Amino acid sequence: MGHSQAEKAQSRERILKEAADQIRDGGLESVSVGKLMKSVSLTHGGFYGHFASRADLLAQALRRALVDGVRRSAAREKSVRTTGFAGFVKDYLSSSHRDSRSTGCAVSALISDVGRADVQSRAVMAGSIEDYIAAARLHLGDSDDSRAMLAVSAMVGALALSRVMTDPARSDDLLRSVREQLVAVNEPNEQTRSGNQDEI
Amino acid sequence: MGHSQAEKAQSRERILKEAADQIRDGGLESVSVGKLMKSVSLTHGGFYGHFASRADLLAQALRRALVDGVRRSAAREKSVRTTGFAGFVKDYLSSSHRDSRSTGCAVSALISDVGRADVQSRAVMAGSIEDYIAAARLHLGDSDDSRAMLAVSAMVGALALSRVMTDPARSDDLLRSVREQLVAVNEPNEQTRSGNQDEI
DNA sequence: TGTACATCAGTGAACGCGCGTTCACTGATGTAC
DNA sequence: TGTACATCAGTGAACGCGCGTTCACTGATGTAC
Repeated sequence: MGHSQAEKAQSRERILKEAADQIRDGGLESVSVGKLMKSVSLTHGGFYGHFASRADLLAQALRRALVDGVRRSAAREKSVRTTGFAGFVKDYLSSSHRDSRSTGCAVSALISDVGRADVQSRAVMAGSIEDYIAAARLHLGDSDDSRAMLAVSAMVGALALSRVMTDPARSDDLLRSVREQLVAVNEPNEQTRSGNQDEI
Repeated sequence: MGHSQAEKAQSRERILKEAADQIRDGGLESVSVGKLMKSVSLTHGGFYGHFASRADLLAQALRRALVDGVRRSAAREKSVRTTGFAGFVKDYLSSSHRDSRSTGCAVSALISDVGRADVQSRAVMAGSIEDYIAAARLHLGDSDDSRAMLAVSAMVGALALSRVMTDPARSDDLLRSVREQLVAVNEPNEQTRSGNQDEI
């Protein structure tokens, strides 16, 4: 319960981060001001010193949730052995990504919620979608978005579907199938690639 | 305000149908008992003569929403010129389907909501997902699910993504790109098909 | 450096509101005679 | 076929509850002298 200005900024940051995680885990509507503040060890009244309203918080937390997801994706990609398009796809369509919704990609975690949200929210997520499409296109080395759009659609769809499936083996099957096919279509022949697999 | 037994069955049906539509349009949490009953011209008290609780209604309405979606898909497919896999994909990834969420496929309308729901709800939707995969596999004439899984993932993903995009032209682009590529992959050469395009 | 005071981050009681659910009631339906 | 009665679909007031939001307050922080 600090009272300094620096501590206020930290409080705000903790609230926003926690809200972003909760949103990815339980959807936009799952966040309640009281519970959120309790989960960062503050009381509900203080909330309004940081945000104008619950709606204001939600808008900012959605932005944060999306940015975190893209950042995580970029970070994971760098630390993973297989880089390039294959690494991008394998990281996204992994069982560990499926099982960690609160820290994973917010697009697949919130896609249908945001699909029926106001224009502002949709525009924010649309920006992230374009980021993913652009990333896929770069990895593919394409001059247009067609293949990147298919890849991103399949990735987001497969991850979201894999979270619905109640049979873990079947869920794994889906992830593996989509992963292998996306990678195969892009790299039909290893001989065509010039030496270093890690280079684009 | 009928009081006969036949009318009770009709009331129940109207409540369930309306709930299924509302769910597809606004998500599971958007349904409130009071508003729902008002929208079928009844009062809230009567609700509990039809359903044990809001949760009970939601479970049944989710089932209904999914079944309606699959039925609609089958019906549309029959009335559409292009049949087979191409018709299946073109109908699903159409701008009219994107713009009619309350009557469209419940999988893409509710995918992320159900992904975080209880096991029962997830199992119900998982059944519909398997129906779609089986339908795609049949259309493709494949002996395993791999290509069908990619197709269904891309279809569900693209439709959901297209509903987030705020730029209508870009949203159309996405639908068209994914549609064309899915169809192209399955029918790389029209000559290989034996005469009647409508036959599988 | 030390003191006096203004600022302001965080507290917690209180509010109005909409929600799901209950229940005593009404009056049309359906049935027993 | 007609009457008397039980059933039960639907009504609407009332409930407890959790919610978002407000506000008077507390006490540590930061600043003016």
